[in-house]
Amino acid sequence: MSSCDTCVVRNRAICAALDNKEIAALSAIGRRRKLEAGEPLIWEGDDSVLVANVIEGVLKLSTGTEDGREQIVGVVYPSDFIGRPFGATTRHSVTALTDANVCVFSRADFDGFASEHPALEHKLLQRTLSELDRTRHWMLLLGRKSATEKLATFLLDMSERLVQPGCESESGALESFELPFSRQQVADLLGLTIETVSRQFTQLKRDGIVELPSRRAVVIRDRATLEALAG
Amino acid sequence: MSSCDTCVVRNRAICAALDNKEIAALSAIGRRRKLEAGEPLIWEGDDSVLVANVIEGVLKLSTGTEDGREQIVGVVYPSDFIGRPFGATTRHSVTALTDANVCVFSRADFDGFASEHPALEHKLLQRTLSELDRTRHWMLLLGRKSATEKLATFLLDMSERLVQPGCESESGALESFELPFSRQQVADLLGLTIETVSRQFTQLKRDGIVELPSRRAVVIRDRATLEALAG
DNA sequence: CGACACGTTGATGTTAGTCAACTTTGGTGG
DNA sequence: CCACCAAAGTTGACTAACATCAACGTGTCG
Repeated sequence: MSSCDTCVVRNRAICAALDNKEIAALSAIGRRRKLEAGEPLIWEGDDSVLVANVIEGVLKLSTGTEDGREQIVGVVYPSDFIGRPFGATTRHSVTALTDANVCVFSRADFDGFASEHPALEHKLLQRTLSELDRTRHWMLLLGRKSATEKLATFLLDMSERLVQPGCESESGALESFELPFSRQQVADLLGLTIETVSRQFTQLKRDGIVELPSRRAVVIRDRATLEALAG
Repeated sequence: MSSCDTCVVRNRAICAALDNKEIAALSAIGRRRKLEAGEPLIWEGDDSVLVANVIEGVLKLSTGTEDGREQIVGVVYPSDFIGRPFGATTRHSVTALTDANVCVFSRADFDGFASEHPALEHKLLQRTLSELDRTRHWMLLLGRKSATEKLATFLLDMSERLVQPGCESESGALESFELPFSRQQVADLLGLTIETVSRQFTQLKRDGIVELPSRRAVVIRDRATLEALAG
């Protein structure tokens, strides 16, 4: 029996392009894999040997300089696609931020399957185009925004992206959520240092714009001001 | 007669996926358009009404904040694809940097055509995946590199990307080239100010690493050092 | 020849980075 | 259960890098 039958992202991942028979064929070349928080899935510079769908959890994509500076270049959520099909090498690492559950394929197998299923490639194309738009937009933050603007933008982005499918609030954005990032990871995402991130959090708290009930919890108290600060 | 017959990027653009009959059909829905340096093709936030292939020239993709700060988020060269198929709006502007020649399609027409030609979509997918990799890698520069590292990385990148197809030097990179950017545009690409860019150029010249025969001309004198500086 | 956009250079200011001490949190084992 | 420890986060003092403001070249095109 296909594990896809019970897959919670069956209708949101690129698999949604496939009918039951096709899904069975795809299922035959994929397998589930569990990852613990912090566990790497793919290393930067590796031959591109696997691709995957995220079923559960959050993972980061990152690159770094030789002397150890790191930049997070993407964050993936359930139903997102991971890896580099149709290409020889991977240009960034993939690491689980939370415990995660992914559906992995050998890249060669996936490439072959995708080439024979245009509907799947179409979904993947749409996703990739959206991701490119999002990534390009993030470049504005990295290149041109101040530390305050960066953190404000980040929190607003999180409040939108951490919404669970099905469990939507009326507005489509959360006022209260748990970050899947440590302070260091927030810094690596925003192109700042951990100290600067910490100071910006403290500032927002002091100004009554957010509450920080625990290390990773955030409550947005004054969204309007936060939006104004986001630039 | 199809203008594709004389198209210099016929075999490098995504059109290479199509046979002569298909090309004729694509040609029927596209038209050539000339752009002058500085002329915009698409505005940020516009409804996505057109897509295009670059035939000749260099164009920038850019976004900005409301208060006028700008970030260049991509640069496209002959044979590259422009625009946002399968999506309602465009998240960044497209502007010619040099006089340019593009082959434009209405987005709706292109979407329809692409959906019926999986080989075309496949090419587009490959291109989009590569562009995403490149864009993500650039995030490391924006988020984590110093001004010196940024300019060195930029010049090395240019020396590779400005190579004319067919006219390759032995190594595959140019020692001497003409930038398609003003100092301000270099600044917008690197997330710096024009003054900082200017100072970094002067520094590289003083150190004998590059020569600057004219405003936009660059000669790399000491590639090894430049690579070391790129971080 | 002169006007103007583009680029360079210098002086100064501000932001975020660095270095270091200290506090809080959460997990572990006595 | 609580004491202790390591890891994570915060805060402060200081510094460095880049931005800002302003003046001054320089090349280009009518």
